[in-house]
Amino acid sequence: MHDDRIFYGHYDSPIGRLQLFSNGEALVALYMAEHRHQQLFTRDCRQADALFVQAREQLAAYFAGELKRFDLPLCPKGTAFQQKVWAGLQQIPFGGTESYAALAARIGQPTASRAVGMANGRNPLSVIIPCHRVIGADGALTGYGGGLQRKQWLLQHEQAMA
Amino acid sequence: MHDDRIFYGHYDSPIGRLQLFSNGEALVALYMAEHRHQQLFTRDCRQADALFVQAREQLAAYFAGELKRFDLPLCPKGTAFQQKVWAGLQQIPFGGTESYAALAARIGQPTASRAVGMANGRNPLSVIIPCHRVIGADGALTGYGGGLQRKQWLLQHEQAMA
DNA sequence: ATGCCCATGTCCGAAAACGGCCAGTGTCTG
DNA sequence: CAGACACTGGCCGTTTTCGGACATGGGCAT
Repeated sequence: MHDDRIFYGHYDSPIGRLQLFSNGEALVALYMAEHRHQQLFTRDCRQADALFVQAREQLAAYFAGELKRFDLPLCPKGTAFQQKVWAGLQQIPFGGTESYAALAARIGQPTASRAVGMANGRNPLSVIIPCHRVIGADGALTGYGGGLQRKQWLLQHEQAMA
Repeated sequence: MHDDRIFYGHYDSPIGRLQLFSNGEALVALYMAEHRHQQLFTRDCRQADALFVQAREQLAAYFAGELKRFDLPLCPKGTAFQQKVWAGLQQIPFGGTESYAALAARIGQPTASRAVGMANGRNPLSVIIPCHRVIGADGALTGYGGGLQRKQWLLQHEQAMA
């Protein structure tokens, strides 16, 4: 993988501009404005990327409520545990939610709910990997890298379109 | 730089087998048997590399006492300080020696003699970058990644052939 | 002579702190 | 007697911090 070649693009969504990063083969990150824990990329080489066209189409469909499941080549970088968590995230359906504890149990580490929260926060592919669908056991939103309002917006949007 | 593509070759010298690593454009490492602080490479793709032919020729000439200065594309990976040290090393002539303190002074950090020792130990390109030519101020050999005997052998060899 | 202290950059291991948690208590209200 | 609420303690992976250890050598006090 050539980590030095990072392509940059963006998409203006209802919740603000989304920044897209690709390594030429797959999306490696999608960040909102003022996103916490952003991984830094030297996005020297901005460039049209066929992948971005595809990503923008699907994002548009998602925000229109027409697309319920993304189908894009993804390549999020993280530890083994984080990969497990992020994989688990992608199985939560559009419009649904799950608690941190439930997700932890589902990936085989029932007592790691807190660590799941951590890994959730490091999800580099917001929206596409739906970390916003994980909430507290009591229903509280508890946190979101892009800001709680956006988390709420996304959940409400999905509920409305489900 | 594609850090995942590492080519591997070797050369059997009087002081044992030398392992060569190349990224396709330049040598990135040369390690002896049981070398300390070896950087680990996934040398999955062993492969003939034109560069290795060149390297073997020069190594043969060196061990024959005919070649006093290597001329190969090198690409050692390290911190800024280490790069400075390694660059300094390459200016010590065949057959010569220098103390850690003298080298430290020469690269503009007179009080960093100890750090120079550290950086010396991390030199990934033994023999070619002549870290073996650095000895204690009192003439003691003090240390060598490939073992003190080999350091002594190299120095003696160079003295004899100078 | 001998011994101790210190400066210097890097790495490594250990330990501690830090989170997008949660269930179990105890307390305080209507 | 519920329910709402605050506090507590344990859980777990990751990040940060910190203390040594080194391929040294000059200076200073014994």
